[in-house]
Amino acid sequence: MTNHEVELNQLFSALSDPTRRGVLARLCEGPGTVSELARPYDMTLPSFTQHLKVLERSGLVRSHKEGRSRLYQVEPEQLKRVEGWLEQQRQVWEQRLDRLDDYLLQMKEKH
Amino acid sequence: MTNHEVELNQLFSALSDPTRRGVLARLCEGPGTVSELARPYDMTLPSFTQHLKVLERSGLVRSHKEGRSRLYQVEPEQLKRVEGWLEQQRQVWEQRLDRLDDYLLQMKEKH
DNA sequence: TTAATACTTAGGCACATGACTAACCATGAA
DNA sequence: TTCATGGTTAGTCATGTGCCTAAGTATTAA
Repeated sequence: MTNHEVELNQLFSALSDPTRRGVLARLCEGPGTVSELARPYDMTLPSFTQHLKVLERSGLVRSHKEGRSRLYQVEPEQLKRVEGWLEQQRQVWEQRLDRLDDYLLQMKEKH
Repeated sequence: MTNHEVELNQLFSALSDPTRRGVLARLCEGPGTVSELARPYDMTLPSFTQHLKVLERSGLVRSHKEGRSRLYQVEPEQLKRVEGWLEQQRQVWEQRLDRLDDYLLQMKEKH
């Protein structure tokens, strides 16, 4: 598997969980500490920090220690990567529809 | 969990596998049968059809029987759904940057 | 009607994931 | 220095995922 493929795997699978999507959405509003981010979720802290680790491993967020807290923030570059992949598929799809249109048009003109 | 959340889970997790992303990319070029789609992959047919089921469950593709073959094709609506979610996050993110700019500008003006 | 083709079903196995408890370390406040 | 706060580490457990083999069904071709 290429490096790029592995990254896409991690990005999509990081986004496949509602807790993680929620945290990411929250972080788009501004940085936050572990316990701030955890507050809305009915989950023990160790379970929650696992989600943060998955997000960080995917590159969607990064963190650093600040005193005894850890501050998280989004890394929007990686979101663009996902958008890029989708964009590409859409282009292929739309090109194909265009070719199909041309084809149907040609058929029409012949008769 | 809301219905919409479950759908996003399924969409993102369907896209988190390179075989499935490959099949989807292939299907953007036009419809194909199970064995056509399977050909590029070094995998038994039952394993491969599992991937097709995941894609279909997510709504990214649909299929129907045609003689003894089954034809698959993309369902671009669901791709848009994923793009929609990403778009939304980006907007929140960009709004926040704008507010931050304003704030920094005001600080500058005060001094 | 027999045989080949195109899938499908059933069942099993290894490893990943997402949750938990219990106990631990590190920093800041009293 | 003692205690509370904010996170971390380690270990367990149930369930999900992705692969396999073996055997089945359904349709078409000979």
